[in-house]
Amino acid sequence: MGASTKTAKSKVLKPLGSVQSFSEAAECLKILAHPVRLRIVQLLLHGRFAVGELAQDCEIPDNVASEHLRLLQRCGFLSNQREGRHVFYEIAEPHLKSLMACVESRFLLPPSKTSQNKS
Amino acid sequence: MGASTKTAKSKVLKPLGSVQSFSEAAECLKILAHPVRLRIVQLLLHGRFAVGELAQDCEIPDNVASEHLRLLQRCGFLSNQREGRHVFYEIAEPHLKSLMACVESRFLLPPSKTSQNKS
DNA sequence: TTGACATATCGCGAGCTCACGATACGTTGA
DNA sequence: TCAACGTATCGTGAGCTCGCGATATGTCAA
Repeated sequence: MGASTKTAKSKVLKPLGSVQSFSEAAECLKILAHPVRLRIVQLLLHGRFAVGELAQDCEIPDNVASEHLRLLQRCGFLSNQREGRHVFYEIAEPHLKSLMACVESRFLLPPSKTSQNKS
Repeated sequence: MGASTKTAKSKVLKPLGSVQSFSEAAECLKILAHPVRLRIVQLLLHGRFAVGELAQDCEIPDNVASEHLRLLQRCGFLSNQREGRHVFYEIAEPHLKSLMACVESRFLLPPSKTSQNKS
């Protein structure tokens, strides 16, 4: 298998993260990779919301929203605090803002003429 | 932050993307959300590689690598070109660079003292 | 205490993802 | 033509995700 071309050879860039880190990153990305959870994160980047409000916005039952919120909390993306009968969730992971901005610029916003086709 | 009051009521920020866009975004994120595919993307951000090279680096069989590459290609992240017996893959989606940078800064790199603890 | 409300948790089943082995395809050199 | 190589595709089954209904927990007001 010797050097079929320039790019070949046993070049194997060293990983910028350990195998375990890739698994962790993948698990957290997997948590984000759900339409309802993306919407929840987007909402929470603009303020704190109670479970019922998020459920209503996403048009899903409260218990389903609660499960999504639990997932997002488990990997450290969200935190919550009870206030009376309500439980308010908010962003706990600062990196979510830039991550969500990347996702929005690629998938959720109409292509802006300024930033595309800049070969 | 504001008290619990102003966040209540039917405030429903309008979505920055349609429901369909959230689903598309989630599907593409789901493709990324796999340790091997993250590694492949990271490698390809540094150059083009043939299937066998990627498989070797990731320590997986060629056919498994091929399937991961197909997934990444299907959502537009990669493109490929055949050269003789080899098929070289490369990044086809420019946004992957910034997206991957976000992921790396959060999950794959050691925490830098400059950007953390900004509570 | 009781009932109403808000949220959380559990068990379930349909549908999906993943890696594997087998096999097919495409290319090159003999 | 053939065989060897590199890559792609397919079928299979284990294990997972998802949303649902039922139920549990926690809080408040009467």
